[in-house]
Amino acid sequence: MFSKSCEYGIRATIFIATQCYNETKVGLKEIAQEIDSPMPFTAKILQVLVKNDIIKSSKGVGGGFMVLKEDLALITLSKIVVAIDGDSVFLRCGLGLSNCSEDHPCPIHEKFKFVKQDLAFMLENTTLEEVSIGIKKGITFLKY
Amino acid sequence: MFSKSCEYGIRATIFIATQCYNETKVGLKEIAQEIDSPMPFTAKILQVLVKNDIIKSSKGVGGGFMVLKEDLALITLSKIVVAIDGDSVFLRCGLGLSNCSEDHPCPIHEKFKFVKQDLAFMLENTTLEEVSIGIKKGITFLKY
DNA sequence: TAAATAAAAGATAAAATTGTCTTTTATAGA
DNA sequence: TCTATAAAAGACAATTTTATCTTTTATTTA
Repeated sequence: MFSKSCEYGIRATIFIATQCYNETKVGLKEIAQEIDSPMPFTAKILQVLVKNDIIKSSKGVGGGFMVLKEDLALITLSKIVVAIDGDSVFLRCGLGLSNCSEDHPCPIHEKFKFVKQDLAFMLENTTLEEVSIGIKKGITFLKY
Repeated sequence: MFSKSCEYGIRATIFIATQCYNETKVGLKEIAQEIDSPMPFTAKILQVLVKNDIIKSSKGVGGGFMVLKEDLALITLSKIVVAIDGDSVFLRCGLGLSNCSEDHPCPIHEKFKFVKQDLAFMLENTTLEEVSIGIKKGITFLKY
């Protein structure tokens, strides 16, 4: 459904979100450990998230990544997915037709539309705040 | 959502299905033209579909591919997807956790479950017979 | 100001997916 | 039986995705 980059990106962002009690920053090493992802690859993905203003970063001693507390309720999974994979999951034709549309539909256009809408709705209505609660409580997990 | 192979596979199978008025067979060349796919690559995918008993093939003069008329109402899109991409679309964890489950859920497990169920239900309940009607009527399309 | 730290950036590499080409096998028809 | 046809099979190539490694830049602190 999502690319591996996107899966790592979501997991990383959720982990970072769970860590922002105050203005603490989390290092790449810890992030990669906590979500069980390859460190250098994760670094690349985090760069994209920083550029898209989803997470903040700072270099040097005590540096690392963070999510602004005020953003926790504003950042949805949808934003992360779009930043990394683009909006193709929501828009792409199920059968890969480049110009599939209401006027020129593929055979599953009507039915697939609802699946994509479900997915889009779910991602647009799931915030970082919400998902990080489960992690903090130990009810949900980011690895294994 | 699906691999390119799978997209081609579904489109090819639907086209073949629209052609089985009698016991006529369709050649690779025509199939690739009608669904606008690379011919040799399409050949590979058709081989998989033949092995999975979704379509039939015969070599030599007048040979080609076909769907048994009696199978039209039996073959669902789900079968094609599973044959080519496996069942990962239905089962895979949305965040890529290898052992995500009800007991050990990822943060989006509960919500994503329903999206996957929607998709699975849609594919399991859409038959070749059904989708080929739209093509024959010129209401739906397999290319451009 | 110098040293240590950590992310950013860029180059490189491995793996998977997508796509092509050639040879082989099976079948129909002359 | 021989030839033409068309799919099957296998080898090969290009592209994309995933992953790694090295160098640079920014920041903190001693």
